[in-house]
Amino acid sequence: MATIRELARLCGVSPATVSRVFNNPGVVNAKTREQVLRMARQIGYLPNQSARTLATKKSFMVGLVWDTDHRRPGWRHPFFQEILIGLKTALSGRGYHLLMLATSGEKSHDAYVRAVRRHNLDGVVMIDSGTWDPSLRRLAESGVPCVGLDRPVRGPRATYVTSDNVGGARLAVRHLHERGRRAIATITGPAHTRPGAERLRGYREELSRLGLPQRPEFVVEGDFYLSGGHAAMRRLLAADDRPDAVFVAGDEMAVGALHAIAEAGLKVPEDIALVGFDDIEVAALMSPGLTTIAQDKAGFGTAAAEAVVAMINGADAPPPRILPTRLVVRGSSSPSL
Amino acid sequence: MATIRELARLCGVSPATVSRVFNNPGVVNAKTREQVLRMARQIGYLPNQSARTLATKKSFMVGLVWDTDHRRPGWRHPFFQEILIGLKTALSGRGYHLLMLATSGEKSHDAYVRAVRRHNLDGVVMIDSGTWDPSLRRLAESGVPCVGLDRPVRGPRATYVTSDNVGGARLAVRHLHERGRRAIATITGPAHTRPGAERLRGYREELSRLGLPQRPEFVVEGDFYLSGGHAAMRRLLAADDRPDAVFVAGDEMAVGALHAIAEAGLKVPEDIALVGFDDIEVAALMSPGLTTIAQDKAGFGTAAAEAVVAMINGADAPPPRILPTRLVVRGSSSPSL
DNA sequence: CTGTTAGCGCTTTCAG
DNA sequence: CTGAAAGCGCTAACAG
Repeated sequence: MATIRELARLCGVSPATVSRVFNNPGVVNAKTREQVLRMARQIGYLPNQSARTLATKKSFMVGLVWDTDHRRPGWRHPFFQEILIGLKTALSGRGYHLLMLATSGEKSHDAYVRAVRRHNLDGVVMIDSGTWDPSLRRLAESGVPCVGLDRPVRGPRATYVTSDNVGGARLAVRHLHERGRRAIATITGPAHTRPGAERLRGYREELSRLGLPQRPEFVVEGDFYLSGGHAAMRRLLAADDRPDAVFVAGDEMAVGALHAIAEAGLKVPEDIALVGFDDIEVAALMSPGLTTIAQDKAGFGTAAAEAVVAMINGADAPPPRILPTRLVVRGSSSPSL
Repeated sequence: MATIRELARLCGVSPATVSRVFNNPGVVNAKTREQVLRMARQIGYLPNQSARTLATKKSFMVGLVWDTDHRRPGWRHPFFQEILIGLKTALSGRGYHLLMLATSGEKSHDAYVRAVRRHNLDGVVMIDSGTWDPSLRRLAESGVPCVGLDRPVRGPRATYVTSDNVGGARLAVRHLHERGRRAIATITGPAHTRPGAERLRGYREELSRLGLPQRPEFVVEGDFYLSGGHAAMRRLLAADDRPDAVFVAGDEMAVGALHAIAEAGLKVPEDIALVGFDDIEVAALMSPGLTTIAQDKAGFGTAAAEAVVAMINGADAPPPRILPTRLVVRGSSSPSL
């Protein structure tokens, strides 16, 4: 393991100069610079990041808070994988690594805050695991640049990224309306979750705009999971007045709904048209394929990386980033597909 | 940011003693130990990991090599998410963090090896992305403890974890045989991949054991993806002599196969029974549900963590770990489900 | 443009 | 059981 001192000696310069070659190349004589670089390559010199971090307080690492406690649902959402990869890619393009924070049992007292401090993390990205851990608020307040994914985090150095849930829901309802449906119900996410609430709002807004009535019996709450969607659809089917279309606020629930409809001996989309939300992989694999509102998953990662790096570089917290959603039409709303 | 010096001063002891309290508590007087710990908590002292790493060469970080280049398929496999979480959890239980390595553009020259050295990573886990990057071999040879997931890595400080692909395939074939099927075909993974080759071998072995003939026209190669499974099944259906069961070496391909069968106007499992491999989430969401060979996804992570930590602690490379698979029966092989 | 000099915060002999 | 002292490898003023 060659050190900077060794490399300096070999080149007949001081360690400081070598350091400059790597951190502020412009300021050092071109000839020496080349020589140092050449020699560095030759002896396989690599600056030691721990030493650098110790001296500069910059680690070039961003922490990822992702509570994957198996007792909570949510951690399996296929969604996260793409976000994660997008994030990793975008961060690495900017010279940062991603450190997956683990609370190693000591869930107790602000494990995340501590990890951030111990490791000199430059920033943090938090994936919403659907729970509200008070220590996360403290993390955001601790001053590290923080970006929430689908989780509203605010502060002088904190912001968040989310999808246009309202707009997406409106897109879904409008699409069903254009397909001639008029009795449009919805299966919502849990009312206390942000996406759940926002998608319901979008549904209502678009209904109003279209001049369709708001029918309370057409709004059933689900849980974002398969079984919840299944149960909710059964309730909708049991009512006297059956909807001819349902906007389901999450694809997994939509799959559950699809099954419930089939069990009732009805057909999709002939009897009931369905539009989901998320565009998870399964959506394309079902038959009929699931029409859905696609979220820009990779965009989440990119936007988060941009925001956190900007704040690391001293910028104020950028405003929340609302990513556009888009309608993907498949068989569940279109007999021809 | 309290430092060790400050804490020492406050306690009226030397920094060395404080250091001992955290690294070798047994050796320090109980009273002082308690006092130091109390004061540490009070002023919020946390040992700085960079300084520690600089002094000890141990970072308590394990690197994750996961080539998610979008030009390659495979990175999306839902499989990985569970492995990743299992790995993270198991590592953190042992006091290690997971650093997601990114080759930040410089795919070029051994980016991984360099990252490992720069960051003093204690070990590395590599997820097979289906390609054979020569730099990974060099990584394994560079001496860091290495564990491959589904990728045979060998060396004095390298080992790997994989599923019992042969046994799983045999399980699948036996199950179909027990269900009364005799014309059992298979859709394989690419022959050059290890799981692809092994599952085919298992299929053949079990056929022999059962006294069923090996019929070349019943072996069609797929690509582990939806479209490959679809195409392969169409080829099987186009033949004069149709199989009454198919062992599909991957769930995604099985979904494609399911669609191809439906398009041909045939029914699963009545006309053709299907068994997949992996037990990805979709398997349970299809209708009929997909009978499949489940891999122990979380077990991958745990086994990898165990192996890498053992080697970090000086153990020799443990032998490859072959995880058992298990049959999950659903509707695609069982009319009653 | 370059070298000298102090650290960054912690660990680790080596004495005592 | 404890303290003093010497680094780990790098950066950052400050002179020159």
